[in-house]
Amino acid sequence: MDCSCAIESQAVPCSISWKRQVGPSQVDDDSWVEEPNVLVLLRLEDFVSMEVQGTADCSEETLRSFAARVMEKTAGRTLALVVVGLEKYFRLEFLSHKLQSRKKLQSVVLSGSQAGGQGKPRKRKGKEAPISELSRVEVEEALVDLQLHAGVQVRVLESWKELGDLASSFTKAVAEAPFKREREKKGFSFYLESEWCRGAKVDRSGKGLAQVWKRQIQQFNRVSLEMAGAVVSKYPSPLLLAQAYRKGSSEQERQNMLADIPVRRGDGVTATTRRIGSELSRRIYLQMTSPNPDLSLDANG
Amino acid sequence: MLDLYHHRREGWLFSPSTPSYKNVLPDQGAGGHCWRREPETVALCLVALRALPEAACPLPPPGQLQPPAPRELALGYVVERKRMADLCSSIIDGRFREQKFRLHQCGLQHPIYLVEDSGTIQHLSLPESTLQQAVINTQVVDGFFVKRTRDVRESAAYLTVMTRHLDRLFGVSSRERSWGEPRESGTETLPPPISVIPPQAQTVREVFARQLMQVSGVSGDKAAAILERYSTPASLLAAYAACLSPQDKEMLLSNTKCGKLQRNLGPTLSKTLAQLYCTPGPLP
DNA sequence: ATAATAGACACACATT
DNA sequence: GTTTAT
DNA sequence: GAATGTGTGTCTATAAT
Repeated sequence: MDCSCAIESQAVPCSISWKRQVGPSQVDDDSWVEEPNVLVLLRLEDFVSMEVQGTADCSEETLRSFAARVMEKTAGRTLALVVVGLEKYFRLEFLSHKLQSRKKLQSVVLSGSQAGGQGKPRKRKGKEAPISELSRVEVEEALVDLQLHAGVQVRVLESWKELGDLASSFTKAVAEAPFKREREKKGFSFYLESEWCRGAKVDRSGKGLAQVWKRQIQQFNRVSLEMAGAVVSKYPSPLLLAQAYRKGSSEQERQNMLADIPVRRGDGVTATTRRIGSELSRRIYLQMTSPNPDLSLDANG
Repeated sequence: MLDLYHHRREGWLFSPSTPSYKNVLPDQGAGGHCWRREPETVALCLVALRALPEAACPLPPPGQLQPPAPRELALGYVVERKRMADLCSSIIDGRFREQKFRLHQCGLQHPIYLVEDSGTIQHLSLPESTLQQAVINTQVVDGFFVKRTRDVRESAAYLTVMTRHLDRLFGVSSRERSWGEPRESGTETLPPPISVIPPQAQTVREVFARQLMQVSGVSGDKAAAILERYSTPASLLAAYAACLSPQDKEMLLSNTKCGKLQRNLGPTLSKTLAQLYCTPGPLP
């Protein structure tokens, strides 16, 4: 595959970004363009530290200021943060409370899973409730704060393998994104619209075209099965309908040509007439005869 | 079926006439925010709403059939809660893409995908890596804010925290402020009022494309390619009429360049379409 | 007299 | 004009 | 596109020197 990976010094430490060779043709031309995504690994110790700073209102770096700093360097690219080992941290901190040997365990987890971890004593205001519960809530607060103020998403992982998988998935997503976006821009939206039946199969001689013709009528808004059937029954092919329009003398006549076609209704009594109606008749007429592709069928006038 | 999309199509999205649904979180009282549950999204879909002040809410002109002005303001935050099992089924039957499309189409500025049961990713009818990729795509490709949650309780906690923060951000103090003006202490802006979005009108081009795609083998690219040359049924019929021989009709579209870079539509579909539009009598 | 064929390759469509 | 082999 | 697998049809090159 024509892609490569390089470890180089980044503007933001521990970050992954992507470049794509764009440009039509020039070979030597290093006209690489940065993809609008950045994945930043945040060391657990730093994350915890920032989260603490956010809780107590110190003037040191907070999660929000960190995000702001990163986004400043990445110039408006979408930022995603990753933190590894938070759950294990919670567990050990909870355990350390029960065993009264907190600092030692912390140092174990930090040096075991991160490079150069250092213990970080936490000061807490007030309560003595389970500290791990409170921490989870505080983290939740910090994440929501980050979401609302910076639009930054934080992915919490528990292993380095997960980080590898994430990098892989992320890379794939970033690579495919432009392709998919272009398809959304160009393609027709009704591809994925609620109830979309795909084309009716038609054999080599033309069987099935009647069904196609009926379903073509159904492509108009607010057309029921029975209405389409009624129209197709009266004009069993597009050409017959077009010829009928050509024979009509006045605009009014052509417009209302289908209006009085009877349509079978539900068994009960219906207030509305059991006809196609002039509105749908007009829409079908415009569709078949108008030279203007951008003409709005629903506009009244 | 009433859902976000259809509400929008009918032009009643976020209008006060939209029936009220059970709030998942209790109302915060006058001026507070609430998450309104939109109907019919099997997976929960919540919209952050705030009551509009009376002054900013002019009464609708009397005797009008038009939808009245909204009495509530959508804050632009919408949460689609999705359990892993639901996500799994949605992906399989194709609903997933549709839902994402509607969420992006509904016009709110901050769509949030709340993925629940992040731990129960296994033993479902889809591989774990597949689901992971799907969620990442939702985040990267669709640009939605993805929040992962272990269970309902975490989801509720998240929504609670979110509500509190929204209250602080868009509280009563900023009520008299004009829309879009930055707040004092941050870059936050109040969302513009989302009132009535009129249903998008069908055009001849759009209907024509849909009609072409009723025949098996004609896809979006193919239809677009045909539309490129004959953008209206009338022009296509005219082209067929201008053909001297039936053979010319059959081949009229055969060399139409499709999709990527200019692949022929081919004689097969060309013949089928010619039959469709040139058969003088009733169709088989 | 005239031309074909296999195979790669896409794409539309169907499944675990 | 319809049939044949590559 | 979730990922992968199935069948239609186009497309491209094809021998031997």
